[in-house]
Amino acid sequence: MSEGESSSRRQKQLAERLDKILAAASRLFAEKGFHRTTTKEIAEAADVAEGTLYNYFDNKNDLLLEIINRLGETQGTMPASDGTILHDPRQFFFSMLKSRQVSSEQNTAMQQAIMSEILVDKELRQRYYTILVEPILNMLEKQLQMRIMLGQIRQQDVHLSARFITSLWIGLFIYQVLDDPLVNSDWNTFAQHCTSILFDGIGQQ
Amino acid sequence: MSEGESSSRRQKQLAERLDKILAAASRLFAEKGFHRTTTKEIAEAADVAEGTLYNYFDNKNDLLLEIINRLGETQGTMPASDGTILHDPRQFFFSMLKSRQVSSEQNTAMQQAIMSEILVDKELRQRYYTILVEPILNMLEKQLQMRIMLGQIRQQDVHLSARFITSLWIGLFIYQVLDDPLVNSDWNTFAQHCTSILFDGIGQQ
Amino acid sequence: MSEGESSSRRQKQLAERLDKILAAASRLFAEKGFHRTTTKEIAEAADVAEGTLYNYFDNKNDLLLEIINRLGETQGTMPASDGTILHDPRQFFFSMLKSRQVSSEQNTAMQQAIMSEILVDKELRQRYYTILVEPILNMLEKQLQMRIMLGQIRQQDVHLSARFITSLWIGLFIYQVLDDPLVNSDWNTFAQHCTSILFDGIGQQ
Amino acid sequence: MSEGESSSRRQKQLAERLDKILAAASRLFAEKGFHRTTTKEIAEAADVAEGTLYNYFDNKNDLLLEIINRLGETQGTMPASDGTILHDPRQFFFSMLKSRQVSSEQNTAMQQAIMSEILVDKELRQRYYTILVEPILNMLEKQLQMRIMLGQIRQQDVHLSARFITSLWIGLFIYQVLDDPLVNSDWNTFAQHCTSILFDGIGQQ
DNA sequence: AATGAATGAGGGTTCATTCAT
DNA sequence: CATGAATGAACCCTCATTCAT
Repeated sequence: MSEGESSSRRQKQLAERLDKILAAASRLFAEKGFHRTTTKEIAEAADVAEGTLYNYFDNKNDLLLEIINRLGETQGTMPASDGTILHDPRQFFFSMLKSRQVSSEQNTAMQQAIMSEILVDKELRQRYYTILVEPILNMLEKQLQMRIMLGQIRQQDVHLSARFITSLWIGLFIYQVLDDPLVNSDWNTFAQHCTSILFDGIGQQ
Repeated sequence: MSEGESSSRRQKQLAERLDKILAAASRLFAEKGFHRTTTKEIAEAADVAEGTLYNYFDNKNDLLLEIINRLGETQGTMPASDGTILHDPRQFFFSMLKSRQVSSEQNTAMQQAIMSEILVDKELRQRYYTILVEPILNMLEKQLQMRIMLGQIRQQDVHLSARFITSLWIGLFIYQVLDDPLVNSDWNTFAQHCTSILFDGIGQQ
Repeated sequence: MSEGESSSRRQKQLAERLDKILAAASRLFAEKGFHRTTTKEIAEAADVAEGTLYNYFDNKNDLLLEIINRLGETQGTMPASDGTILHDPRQFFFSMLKSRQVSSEQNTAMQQAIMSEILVDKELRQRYYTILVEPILNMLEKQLQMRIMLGQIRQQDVHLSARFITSLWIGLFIYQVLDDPLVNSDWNTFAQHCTSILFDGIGQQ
Repeated sequence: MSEGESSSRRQKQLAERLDKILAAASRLFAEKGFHRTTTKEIAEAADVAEGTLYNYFDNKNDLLLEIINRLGETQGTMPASDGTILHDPRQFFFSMLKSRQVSSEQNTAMQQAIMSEILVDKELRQRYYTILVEPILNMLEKQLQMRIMLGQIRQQDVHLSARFITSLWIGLFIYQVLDDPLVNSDWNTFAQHCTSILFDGIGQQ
């Protein structure tokens, strides 16, 4: 029994250490990018020896992959976890937009680091698409389909619209990273404006 | 006179070589990313000696900066060079979107490489914003202002709208890089759909 | 306890390796000069990998600095460690001179390498002066002061005389390096002659 | 005839250019050392193209050799050119010492650069000894011999004494380079003191 | 499992030298 | 003879990975 106990405690310690390493790596990758971050820095930040990293990951690349996987787990369910289904469609998209603001530094950091690599690593790109993009698109398409059926929004190709909306999210994310004064000063107003265009368009009427 | 000739020929040769280096670097940066691309590879691709690179650039970083600068020059004027002013507003934005398609491989490659670095290098970010983002925003804001005065689109905050529209562009660019089947299969239809949402919104009516 | 043992053994191994690197570097620097000696050569001579050097020193320059520091430690105390105070003043200066002969190859090599760089690197020069020259001057001035008080030598400005004497040492060191036949053939006779001039001068009487 | 004229003018131009290159190189070698000085810098300082250097010298090393040769020409005759033979022996050695002060910056610079290399390049060392050291030793030995015969100084081995005296000169040169406050502040007093020791020794009486 | 010193391939960069103009 | 861009070997240094402890 004592063995079982110590074993499970051991398990927990290992898991904690793994988390610590991933957290350290995420932060550093976001701050300085994947390539400019050294394994030595990660080890120091995670308070382990450099060699220890290789007990948890085969190599530096795998570290990034695991970060992506974890991001996929949390991200995939996030939107639904907004609690009550927001019935009002404008309210729904507005709050989606709001939640996309540089909220958890950690997440933004990760996204930043990952997107940087994705643009430049084909394999990572495919993985990212499968793990992160597709789930979100699916979720969004279902939402749109539902809203159409409810008569809240007009008839349209939900696949295309989902791309439109997520493109917007991506672009706004970049604007945040670019530290655009307008976008970053008053996100509330900005989100409002975007929702307005999204629903009513920029055209007359 | 012959001297003048040979001198200008020399000038031309140098300029051509510079272009060749930049082209090679752009392509490689996009293919494999800035960090994974070695100066040796660039030199080989440009068919010069490694040391020759350093007659044209102080270091590898400056190579990237020059790529950004060049992109700024061409990009800044591109939209206006569409020839005749497209009077019909929908037509205008539709053609803007069409022109954003992965047209010249060269440009996409550059964009990809640059954006990857931007996400991870603050100094580059600021440079990019000044050289590339602001000019486009300005151009777009003027367009919008004009269209509002012409009564082609409704009254609105052109600064915010310009961010909205360019965000869309950025996001779609990422989708292209991600090789999303829907976005990449029929860009024409997709651009049409986006223009439609942009003008009329997704809402009822 | 076994841990303590292995740890201290480890410490010793590291220290030995450090010494080995410094010895190799000193020898090579003296043979070929600081700049003509490559890190690769140092590594090979010390029988370690090139990268290993950088576990012990930040860069090639620091290697030289450490050599200076070490020389400072040994050199500063050397004269006093001659054991018994040589009471006879001529005997004292004669033996100082004798000990300056290209005794330990190691030390000469170091001196040679360092002096070469000092002539050409201002920062190093200052460091050298503080670490090596000043202590020796101080020691010598005290000696002179003492001898004056004992009436062994005549009243004089010990600061100036210390410079005179050490200048002689430096110059003779250069002569040794230059491989002057007279100086190198019979150091004993030469030291005798020098001591004689130092005490009695070249003038009449 | 016109050809002859233009040819001699050409000769003069070439000689001037050669001088200019040597002057530039000397200055730079002294400032930064031989190795830290690039051929590009020399060319720029001499206001010629880099390739031009190689019309005058086979390689960078030869440049240094020529500098040594020139120094040998001027240095060998310098002491004698002090004008009238100073009859008073103390006066003679005092003025020799005075003339050794960091007088012509140019010369000191050259000496510094050369000595740095000498310590570390065997071939250069031998050349330096033959071209610069031996002539001075010869001159000095003759002087000493003469002074002995005149009864101005006591009987002694002039070869050894010449080494003693020049060693002093070398050491003092190093002290000047080291920027020793005492040596550099009041060279006159210092030279006086040295002459005094040289003639009368530090011993009693 | 944890450590961290050792490794060495490979990186960006420099620079003496060459050679077509 | 002057030029200066081109060259590429060789430099110093980095860092992901290994492995003896």
